[in-house]
Parts: sequence; structure tokens; C-alpha cells
Amino acid sequence: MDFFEKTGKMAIGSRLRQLTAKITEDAAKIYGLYQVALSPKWFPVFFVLAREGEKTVTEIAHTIGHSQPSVSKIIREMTGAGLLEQHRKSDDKRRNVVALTAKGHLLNEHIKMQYTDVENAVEKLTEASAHDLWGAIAEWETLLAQKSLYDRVREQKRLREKKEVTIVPFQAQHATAFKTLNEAWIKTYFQMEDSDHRALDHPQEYILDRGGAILMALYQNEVVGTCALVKMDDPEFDYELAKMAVSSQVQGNGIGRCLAEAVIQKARDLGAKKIYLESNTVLKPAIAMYRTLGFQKIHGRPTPYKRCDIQMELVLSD
Amino acid sequence: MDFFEKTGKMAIGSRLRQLTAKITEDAAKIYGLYQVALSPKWFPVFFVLAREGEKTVTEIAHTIGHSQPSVSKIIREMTGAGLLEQHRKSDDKRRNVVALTAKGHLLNEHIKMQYTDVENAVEKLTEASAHDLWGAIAEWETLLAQKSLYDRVREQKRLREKKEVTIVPFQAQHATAFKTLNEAWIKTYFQMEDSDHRALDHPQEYILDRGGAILMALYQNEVVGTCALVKMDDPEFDYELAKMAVSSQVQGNGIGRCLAEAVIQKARDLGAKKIYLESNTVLKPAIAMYRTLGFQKIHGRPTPYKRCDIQMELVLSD
DNA sequence: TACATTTACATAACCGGTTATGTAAATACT
DNA sequence: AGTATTTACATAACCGGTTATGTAAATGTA
Repeated sequence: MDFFEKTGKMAIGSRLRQLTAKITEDAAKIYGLYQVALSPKWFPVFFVLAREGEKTVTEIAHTIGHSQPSVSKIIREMTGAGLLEQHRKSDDKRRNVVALTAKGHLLNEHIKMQYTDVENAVEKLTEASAHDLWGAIAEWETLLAQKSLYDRVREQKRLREKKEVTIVPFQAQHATAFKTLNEAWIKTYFQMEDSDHRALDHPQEYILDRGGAILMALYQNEVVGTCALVKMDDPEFDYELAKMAVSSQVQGNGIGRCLAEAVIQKARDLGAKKIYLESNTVLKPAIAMYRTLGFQKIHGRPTPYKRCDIQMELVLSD
Repeated sequence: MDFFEKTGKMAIGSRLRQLTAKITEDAAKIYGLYQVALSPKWFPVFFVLAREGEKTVTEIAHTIGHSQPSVSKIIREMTGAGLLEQHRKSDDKRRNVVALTAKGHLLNEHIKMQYTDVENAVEKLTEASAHDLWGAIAEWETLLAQKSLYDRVREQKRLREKKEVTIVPFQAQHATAFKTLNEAWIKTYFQMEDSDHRALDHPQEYILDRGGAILMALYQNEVVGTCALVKMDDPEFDYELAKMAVSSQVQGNGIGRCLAEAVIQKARDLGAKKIYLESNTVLKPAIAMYRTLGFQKIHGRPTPYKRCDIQMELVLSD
């Protein structure tokens, strides 16, 4: 199909489905050619029973990679065709033990020539090809089992976006974004507190003028994240990492990490030895990120925030 | 799936379906990742309209390789989602002309990053593979368009069976097979006539003792076909090719041809110059085979058979 | 031992496609 | 011009799978 060369890999699912449809359509005709009274969709069940003798419904489903209801349905049909017999004679009365009937075994003899002919036909097709479809499918199965297509695409997305994200210092025109980005997550999980209003409404006075810093993450000319470094009046800690916020639309793409890394670097530049932060354990991805950045849990610091139920520190070794 | 290594290529359809299912499942999640309000199954329609502007339902179906009702359904859904608009304003009032709405075009901009990420992810997957799935699919599409899987399997079947078929001279123990094989096709298409009974009940007297010959085709120790060479009392023709019969279970695999070739050779050995035959035009595969063997239509010979509506001759040039 | 949970299976409803069929408009054929 | 055929599309019913759900038996636990 020329069409799929235009769409590119986005439509690989559709393309596969069409090839599958074409092949299964022919499969039905091939069974007819051998006068084998077997619906192609029965084949996996038939095969596994011919090979391994009696089995329960769930066992079959597991072996052939179908859902259990699918196997139930197939077994009902095949029993109707006289190929299978079911019994619940085992000590576990729930188990439906299925096996080929004499007719089924006869069919198994009859079908063997078909195996070799199909095998040979596909073999010849592969010889005539530069690419090995059967081998490629097997390889994709393995690779996708290791890491799903979803994960692979997300990885690409992160890589691309990381390149496109720029971190810039706070400017007056960022004031609204700084506030709305933070308000968004605070209101989702908690409630706005007095300290929030102070810092978000007056970043200049409450953060910058006191010797702190605010960084903004830009992506495609839009502000998508922010993070502040707040000067602390404390003998132990120099700065607090605070007001970290990333737009929900681009969360999970490493932008938070970019911001955190930039803020930590800023703290280093300012000569800090230790950074403090407060958070809440419901924000699991954030806590996990802080941990991978080297932050360690600490206890017992006073805090103005009700939502704070975890405190962490990062020792800056230079 | 280890299972498919056991089944072999017989289950290539099932294997493809499972891979397809896994990929389309991930595809849906990927759209979610980009917050693109597009069902994966809409993609081919969306793509073609984004690329080529307005189109009718049938045109779209043809381009993307779906059935027309499938496209109708997708368009109804996409219109409901506000992505498409339909109108019947053209001079042909039957045509439903479909195009993207403004919202649809917006989505098209939004989705472009997804294209490149998916493309890159699949690209990386291919780099990590020894086999190229995308290339293999394209190749199979081409090869199967040239000759279907069904035809390829049938070819293998013929090759194998031809090897396994042996042609032997008639012996007394073949009498029943000789009769039943012929009765089968005669009764299917016509009725038994007096001449049939004579020849089938007494092959020794009516065919062999008069200087004719009968050959039997054996396949897996069973008689699956027969063909007779009947001595004619005629100044022009030496022999008649008659009583050609092949078991319906193995028809279409070249066994008839084997028999005919052997009978012709037998006629040569007996010093014949011309072979005659009678048949009926409803037996199309047989007539076609006779023609490819060199038989030519002739007219006006007397015949004892009611079912005879075509007469042919083969001139044996040695 | 009684009750909650898990397991094995069947059934129902859905999903993304298909083929079959119906209908109205356009076209071809006397 | 009137009628038969073809075309464009919609709708219905089916197909081979799925997930969701119900039920009875087996198992775990207080």
C-alpha cells in the first residue's frame, strides 16, 4: 500500500491489521483446499490440544495467548463440531478439562500435509524477500516485551522536549505565569495558604529582593514551568527550593528535573552549601525526582505550611 | 511468543493479529500522552483529509484501503467530535464531501510532534533489530499482490502431491475403484448411461481385451484417479481417451494431467497417430486441460453418449 | 466452623473492522 | 421520454477478538 509510505510509522497498527486481514482471509481458503473442517481461528486451540493432550480452559488461554472467554467460545464451537469433548471429572469441579475426540485426532493426521505445504510456501516467500517477516515479528515481540512502544515514544518525546526547553531567569512579564502555574497544582491537591499568596503575588519583594532567584521553563515560546530558590534566615540552610510547578500538559517529560537542576546550579553559584525543601508525600513523582537528585529526608524543621508532611535536604559537595 | 515457534507458519495470521493488538493498544495510550483527542482508528481518515483537502466517502475508503461503510462510520464519529464537516453541495447530490473543520486543522498542527516522535521511536526499534518489520510488511504486501498466499500454498501442495503420485497399469483389484471414481463424477453432473455400465462393470472385456489400456493414479496407497485408452474401430482414430476420473478430494492438483500424459505416452507406445475424446462443456477444468495438452475441437463424429457435447482430437507427431 | 477471598469458567456487551442490503440520485439504453 | 442499471452512501448484521460481570467451587482466615 502506497498510502502507508505517506503516513509513515504512525499508521503501523493499521498497516499490520490490513496485512493480517489479507492473510487470515487466505487462511480460510487454504483450509478449504485441504477439505479440513477447521475454522482458522480454532487452530491455536486445536494445535495445543493435539500436541499436549487434555488441558483446562484457562491453561489453553494462557498457552495460546488468548483471553479466557475467547477460548471458552472456541471450545463451545469445536465441541459442537464434534472435535472436542469436555468433562469436569477432576476433583476440582470448577475445572473444565478439554481434549480432542477421535474425530479430532483423525483431523490432526489429515492436517499434517497442510502444515508442511504452508511452511514451504512461507519459506519460499521469505527466500524471495530481502526482509524476513517472521523473524521481524519475533524480534518485535521480544523488544516490545522489554520496553513497550508507548515507553519508547515517550522517551523520544522527552528527548525532543528537553532540547526545546529553555530555562530563563524570572522577568516582570512572567508574574502571571508564575502565579497560575503554582495555583494550579496547589488547588488540585491542597488549598492556598497565606504564605502562598504572599510569595505568588509579590515574587519581587518576597523572593528576589531578599536574595533569592526564580527560574522559568520555556517551551515553544510558552512558560510551562517554574521553580524558585528562596533565601532562608537559618544558620544551617542557605536556600529553600520552593514553588516548583510544571504545567500538567507537559508533565512527565523531565521539565521539572531541568528546572530543579538549574536551581541547584544557581544555588551553587551563590555559594550555598545545603538546600532545603518542603513537600507532601501525595506528590509522588516530585518526591521521587528529589530523591534521584540527591535530596535526603530530614525531620523536625518548623514550617508555615499546613500541607508540608515531608522535609528534605541536599548537601552540595563541590 | 514461544507458542508460535512451535506452531510454525500455520499460525502466522494469529501471530500477526496478536502483535497488531499489542501495538494498537499502545497507540491509544500514545494519543493520550499527547493529549490529542483522536481515536487511533480515525487516523487514516484524518491524515488523508489533512493532506489532500476535501474528499468524498468512497474516495477516502479507496485511498486508505478500508471498506466504504467503515469510512462512513468513522466520519460520523469524527463529525460528532467536531473535527469534520460534511456537505452535499456538489452537482452530484449523492456525493458526501468531507473536509476538516478549523478544529481539525488545529489538531493537525498539534499532532505533528507526535508524528516525529513515533517515527523516531520506530526508527530506533528498527536499528535495534536484525530484521526490518516495516520493510518486511511492505515486501509481503507486494509479493502477496503478485501471487496470493493461497496460490502459493496450492503450488506447494501440487508439487508435493505430484511427487507422491504414481501411475500404474490396471489390475483386477482396481476394478471397484475404477467404477466408483467414474460413477462419482458422472452422477454429479449427468446420469449413468448403458455404455457406462458396460465399460465400468467389465473393463477387462470391453477395454483391455480389445487392445486398450487403463491406468490408475495412486496417492498414499490409495487409488485417487483413473484414465482409459479405448481401442477404436475407426479408419481415422486409433484410440479414444475415456473414463478419466479424479477423486474430488485431490482435484485441482495436476493428477488428471499426470494421468492424461501417461495415457498419451501409452498411445504413442502402441503406435497411435491420433487420439480422440468426448466430453461435456460443463466440465471446464477438464476441457481446459485437454486444450493445454494439445487437443483440438472437432465436429460431427457419431457418439453413443447423450452427455457428449464436445469432441476433440490430438494428433501425435513423433 | 463460618465467612471472606480467590479461582475457573460462562455469559454479556463492546470494539474495530467486515459483508449484505436498502435507498435515492445519476447515467445508460431503448 | 421512460425504464433499467449503476453509483454513492447509510444502515444493519456479523466476525473474531476483547473487557466486564456473574456464579459456583475451592481456599484462606478469624
